[in-house]
Amino acid sequence: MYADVLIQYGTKELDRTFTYRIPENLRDIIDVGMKVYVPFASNKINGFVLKIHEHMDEVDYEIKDIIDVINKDFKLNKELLELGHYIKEKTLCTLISAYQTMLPSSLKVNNSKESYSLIIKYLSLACNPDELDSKELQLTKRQKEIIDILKKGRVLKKDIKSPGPIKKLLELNLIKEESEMVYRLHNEEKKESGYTLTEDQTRVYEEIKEEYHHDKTILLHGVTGSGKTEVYMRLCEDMIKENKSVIMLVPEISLTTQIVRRFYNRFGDDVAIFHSSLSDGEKYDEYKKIMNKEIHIVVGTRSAIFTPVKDLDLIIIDEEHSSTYKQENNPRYHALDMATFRSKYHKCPILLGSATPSLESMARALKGVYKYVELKKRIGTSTMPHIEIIDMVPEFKKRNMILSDTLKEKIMQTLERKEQVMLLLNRRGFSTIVTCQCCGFTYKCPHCDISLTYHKTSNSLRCHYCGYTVIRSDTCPECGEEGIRSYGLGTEKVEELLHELYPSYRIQRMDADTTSRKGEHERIIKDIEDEKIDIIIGTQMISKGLDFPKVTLVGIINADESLNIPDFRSGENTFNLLSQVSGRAGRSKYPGEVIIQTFNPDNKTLLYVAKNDYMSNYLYEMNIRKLLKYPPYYYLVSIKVTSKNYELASKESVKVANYLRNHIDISSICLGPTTAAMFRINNIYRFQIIIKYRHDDKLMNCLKDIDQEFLSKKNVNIEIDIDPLRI
DNA sequence: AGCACGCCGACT
DNA sequence: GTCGGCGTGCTC
Repeated sequence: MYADVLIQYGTKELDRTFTYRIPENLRDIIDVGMKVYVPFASNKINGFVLKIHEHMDEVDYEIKDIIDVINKDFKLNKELLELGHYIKEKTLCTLISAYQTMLPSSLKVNNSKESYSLIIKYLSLACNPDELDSKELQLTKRQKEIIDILKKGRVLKKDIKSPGPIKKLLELNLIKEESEMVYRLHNEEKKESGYTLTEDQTRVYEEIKEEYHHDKTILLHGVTGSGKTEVYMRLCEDMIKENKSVIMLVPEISLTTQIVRRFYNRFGDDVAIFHSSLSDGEKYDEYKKIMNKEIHIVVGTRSAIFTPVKDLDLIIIDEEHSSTYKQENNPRYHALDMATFRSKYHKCPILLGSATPSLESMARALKGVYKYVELKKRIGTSTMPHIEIIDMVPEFKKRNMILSDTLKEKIMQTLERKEQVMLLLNRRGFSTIVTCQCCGFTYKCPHCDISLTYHKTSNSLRCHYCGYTVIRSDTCPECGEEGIRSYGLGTEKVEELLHELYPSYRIQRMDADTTSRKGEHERIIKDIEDEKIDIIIGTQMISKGLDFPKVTLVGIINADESLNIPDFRSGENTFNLLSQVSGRAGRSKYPGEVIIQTFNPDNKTLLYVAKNDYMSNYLYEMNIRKLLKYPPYYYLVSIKVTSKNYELASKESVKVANYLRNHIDISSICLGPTTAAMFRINNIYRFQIIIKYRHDDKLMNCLKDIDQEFLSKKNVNIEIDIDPLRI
């Protein structure tokens, strides 16, 4: 018997199987999808068995034997094996890297550890306590003590810190050792009882229910605070009743702790959670529970779409417009594509939920490709917040660089009412630029073409792309004058100002700095809930999924930052971000208010945010996309040619562009090569080619050919991103 | 990917 | 004469 094995090396040259003989002793165990250990050149490495066959034709090379099976408890099932091929086809990655991204690290093929199961060892008496007395006489003091402890029942081995005496007693057969496999995570088995849906929620639930057991995609468009989570939970209850499973994707677990907690409270140990801050062991355990069908609901980030749940009957993608669903490195897959594959495989619906659906999804919904369901109203008596736009131009003249008079006043009023304030500072504003006032010198990275970012804590300037660091000095390295000044806003700076203005109130920053330590994020959320904090200043991370009833004022300090990003999605992203943040205000009985500060008070996107008018913004953006031939009217492919050698990168990118122009469909558009947005990163030059197309049967094969062609080229690389989110 | 093989420069 | 640089090519 022979096995075709896909080996662990992820290079394109090795993206095929090698045939091995299956030795007698493994014939009964081995199966397609299993992880095996094989000789390869002068090495011994791992691989996956993709095919098993009885015979094979004569070959002029020696066939080697499989050495062993790595983990008898795990194999890629038929669905995942097929899904791997689909990922390869969709993203032009190697098959092995497709399988690697599907698996938690403990099961990845290059991980040789056999199993991550946590074994707990217990000690107990090996015989009847009555018989012991006679034998006990010969024992030492400590040995007798241990026997006495065990007379009361079994005890964890690690709790008796006497390895010597334990060993002796085990040898004498007076005590015995038992092992038990335990899962590292335990959810409390507290289950909240059901909850009645509002009339609106019930209608939506019924509409979704119609699609059970169909591979239909449903777009649930529900304004912030309309109770989408309750609908999700109601659907999950149905699934559990039918003994079916659900995968629910969320953009980022740490940003959605409140949703996760609600799922835990409702479904207890029927939920498995998948996210990056779990240890490898914890992930392995959660994975095992899923394989054993001990749970019905998987909640997790992007990669949770690959969990091998059995009887999958519903896939929920919450905050469907989020860019986190697309992986930014290879394989550049989109979770929605993966969901579509699984939905067809299992004949089950996909539910996309959002307050601000992506243009793509909305367009499909309007065309009838997706079923469209809507929650227009907030739950209960809560209404949408009132939104006001403040022109910052006159404010700047009044020396109000950070907070306008209106916002200052509203903050004071809110604090006096003993309610909470949330201020959003865009991540972009974080990057403080350091300039010399005398000669205009700015610090730039010598390896990359970008300005360095100031880090106050270490008084240093750092490159966000390559990590290059210099210490900031007051003396300008260019002209020698003491003219170095910092510009731009950081959350730290806003915090300082707020302390000055509202000295008696409690202020908390919430950004990557203050939440980097484990558990810190949760602590801050808890503090806000317990009203131990009056003002929260944060970056985008405060925009999603948070529900604090006492937050009634939301201030957006610099709305322009995200508008000014040079990307065709910046308008859409700004609308989403600002709508999401605004949605944090006034979620319960207290009415909410939002202040947007901008230098472009006439900007259409901001006006639509203020009017809470998703549809007008949709039509406005769609019109731009149509004119400029961007998604969803056209599909995009981004090709980057990179090299340390400028000439080579330039020459090769021209060749690629010419090849494409000659081979792709006449209706497709090939732009470039141009220097990429980040032209030089870490001394590697980057040229970009963009393809826009609607229907092109030749394109995929062209891309494959180009990709193949670059295998044999030296000192120059190619990166192909199909359906890029940014260009 | 990782290693053997191989063909040229500075050493005990 | 030989150690070792890393360019090239192969792996069931």
